[in-house]
Amino acid sequence: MIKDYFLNEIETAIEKAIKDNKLGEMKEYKRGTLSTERPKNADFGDFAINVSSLARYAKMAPPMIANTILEYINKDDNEYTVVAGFINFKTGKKILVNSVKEIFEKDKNYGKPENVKTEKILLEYISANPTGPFHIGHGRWAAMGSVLANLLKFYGHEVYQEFYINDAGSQINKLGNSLAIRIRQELGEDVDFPTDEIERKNYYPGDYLIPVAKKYLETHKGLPEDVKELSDFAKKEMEDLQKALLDNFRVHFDNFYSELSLHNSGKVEKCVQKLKDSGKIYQKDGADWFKSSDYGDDQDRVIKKADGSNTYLTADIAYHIDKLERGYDRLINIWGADHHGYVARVKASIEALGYDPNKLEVLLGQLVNLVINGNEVRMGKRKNMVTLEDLIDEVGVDATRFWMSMRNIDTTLDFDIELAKTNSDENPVFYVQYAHARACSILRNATEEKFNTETGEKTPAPLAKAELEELINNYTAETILPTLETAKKLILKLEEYKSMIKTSAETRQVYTICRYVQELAAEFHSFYNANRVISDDKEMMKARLALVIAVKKVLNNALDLLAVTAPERM
RNA sequence: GCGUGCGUAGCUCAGUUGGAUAGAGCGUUUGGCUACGAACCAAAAGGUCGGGGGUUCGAAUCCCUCCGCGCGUACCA
Repeated sequence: MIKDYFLNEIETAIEKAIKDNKLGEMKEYKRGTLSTERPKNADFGDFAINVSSLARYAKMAPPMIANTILEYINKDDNEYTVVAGFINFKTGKKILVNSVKEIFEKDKNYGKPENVKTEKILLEYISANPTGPFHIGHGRWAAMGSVLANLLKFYGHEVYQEFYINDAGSQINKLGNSLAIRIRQELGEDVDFPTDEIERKNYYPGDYLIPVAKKYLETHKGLPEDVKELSDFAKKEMEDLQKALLDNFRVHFDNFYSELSLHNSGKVEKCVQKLKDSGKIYQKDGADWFKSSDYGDDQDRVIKKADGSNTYLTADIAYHIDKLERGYDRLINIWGADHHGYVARVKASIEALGYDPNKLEVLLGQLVNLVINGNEVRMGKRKNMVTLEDLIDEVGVDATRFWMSMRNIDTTLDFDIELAKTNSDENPVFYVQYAHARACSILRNATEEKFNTETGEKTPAPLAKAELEELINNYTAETILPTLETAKKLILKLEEYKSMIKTSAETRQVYTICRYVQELAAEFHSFYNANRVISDDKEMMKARLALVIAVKKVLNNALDLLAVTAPERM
């Protein structure tokens, strides 16, 4: 990476200067003290390092320090200038030319970080109840989770994606009872869900169980004796529905882990026993409490209710222990911000059971607001519910994935349906895809002969297909020299892909990919408008075609991570 | 109340471990197609970085305090 190269040059120079006693009272330099930044004003250079912070050690004025350091640098064909305490760097031809070459050489692997520590990661996300269709909020975790998985894999980690099915507990009975009412309605009975608000909360009155009731009656005559049969039937239907939607949304899990199986395997009981053995359980008001406050939680938590049943937390503890026992270096969970209180208690349980709580990394995502006609529609529980499926039908998979991934996980996402639907410059997805389609179009035109419909004349293709193949397969660094000056900003943006991938993966912030891809598209559109690619000057044409190809490759790689399509035409 | 996240241009948001004149997109205004896709580009206007203190050479960024908004604060899942 250019910025790392630059930083290394500076740091090496500092070490040499110190050896020669040229940096005043400075006797040692610790690498990593300085860092590169992007100059606010591009006239200064491509990168800059501020050495002012060394002034207090060296007891020298910052400009003096900067100039001294410069004397120890092998500048090659790069340009270094000093302004106040800043050392500015302008990238020379050699580096620029080689960074394009790298794109051709590495191709699909361009941007994969080298010499980084990789881990075995279990990424858990969505983990919805199988009691209904996904709502719009699940879409955010689905998109972000799958992009993060792609990104972490590309980074070099081993990633296992898991969906925890909350298929135990009281909500499953509710589901069965709700289906019973729908079935009776299908059978012509005059029944309905309770209108009393509190009573109604024991049911799922959504329309989505109507087709399930119809389907049930295709193979059954009437209501079963045990409502559990209905619960199981509905649960299976909901799971199938969810899985089909995930598939369509390009989200692919390695495993769906059933909470019920956790109970049945005895792992939950075993966990509770272990907690008891460790003396971290006490009784109060007829319930068993876990002393989580000993591990940083703000209060203790019930682990077994007075009626003898487990809480949700109990199973979740067992689940996390199970994940750790499966041998992962790191557990990453994506949870909605409404679950943030859970982090402390789960970590507490992990620690109480003798595991390292730092292995668990919880990414808390703020929630999603739907914006329709400029008005926010609150995603309250079970009302105004817009399903993810409806949203995807409305705006498409590409736009939904992009919009759900494009914001920092810490900010509430406003999903503007109208905007996401437009095929215009207001829609970033379109802007980026258009750049890719445009690159493809140029490449097509470069090797196609033209036919003038009025004169009937044919003009030969500007470039033979074989020549284009040769350009791609035997790419030489010098190819882009003719257009180097006009393409510098574009090349630097292409080069930035590498550092973007690294920080995006390390900070788990996938929105940076969305931002990058918009920036790259902008640079490309700008380049396109300022430089004609297909022309009579063959060397110039090849140089610019090479850049078009490079842009196409990088856009492709980035869109692959987002699992958004890169269209050849639009 | 406590915990947590947010507050930056009219709107939606960036701002990479504290650094040069706080940046994009949309919207507004102006200009650019008889040339590779104008679904694009170029340019302008637009800011007390929620308010007030503090830390230091230097703060949107760190600390304190106040204000506003979201989320959580169950023997629900």
